[in-house]
Amino acid sequence: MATLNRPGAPDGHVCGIDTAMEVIGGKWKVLILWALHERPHRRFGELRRLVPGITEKVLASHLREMEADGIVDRVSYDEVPPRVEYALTPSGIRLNEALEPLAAWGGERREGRTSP
Amino acid sequence: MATLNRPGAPDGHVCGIDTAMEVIGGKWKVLILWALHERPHRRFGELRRLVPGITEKVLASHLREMEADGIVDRVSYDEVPPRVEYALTPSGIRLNEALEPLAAWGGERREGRTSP
DNA sequence: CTGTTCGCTCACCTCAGGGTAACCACCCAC
DNA sequence: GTGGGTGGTTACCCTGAGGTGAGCGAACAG
Repeated sequence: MATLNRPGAPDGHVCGIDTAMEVIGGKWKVLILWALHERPHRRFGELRRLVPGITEKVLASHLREMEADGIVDRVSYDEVPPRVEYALTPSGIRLNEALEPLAAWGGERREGRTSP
Repeated sequence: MATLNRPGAPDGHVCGIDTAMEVIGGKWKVLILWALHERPHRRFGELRRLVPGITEKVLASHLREMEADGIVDRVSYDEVPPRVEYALTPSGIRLNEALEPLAAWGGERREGRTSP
């Protein structure tokens, strides 16, 4: 594994990690993922409130990209006022689990370098 | 853990994961990390050859940022022609390990969605 | 005397990802 | 009738990460 020096890879990717980085590359995507991990079936406005600072346009576009990437499910109930719920797919759940060691690393580092 | 809805966090971060994302956010950083993981003590030109497509300017600035973040060590030997070697710090090594599940996820997904 | 290696630095430019703001259709409460 | 809440879309703007190309300073090969 970890065969970095592989320019001949058909998709231009060099190892699994940049495939993953492409999926979570959006500025707010990991936070959306996290919010959906804490509780599935979040609504749009709920996510907007949970991810402080994100705009509606960006939240909508990120959700669409994540849906296209197969990591979130979008369910639209034909009611009024409109109701839409977002949830993680199995792939999204696994992605989130794969993100946990990274979160732990980041958490450690925020507590200061006093405990390596 | 995973207390996403915490706008009062002093550094503006919301959970460990965006701290980590900030560190590996550069376009090529995970690839550099991977190259240094395969073998420590890589030289500048070696890294440039290992990470296909990166320019010298960007490689230099990424390395400096990673050095400032405490995940790579830079050792400059005062010779001529100049020789500089880069290696992972302990923190960088742990970061790389934390990245492995993510790489596995990306690897899986590239092989097609035939095995969920 | 020219070219190459090495590890950068500097000035400049491009472009896409994200920010801003307005608007839509629909219904309810006031 | 007007204000609020639902989940968006559209148009435009703007910043900063990244790309381009040149040069540098010493030594050594040819």
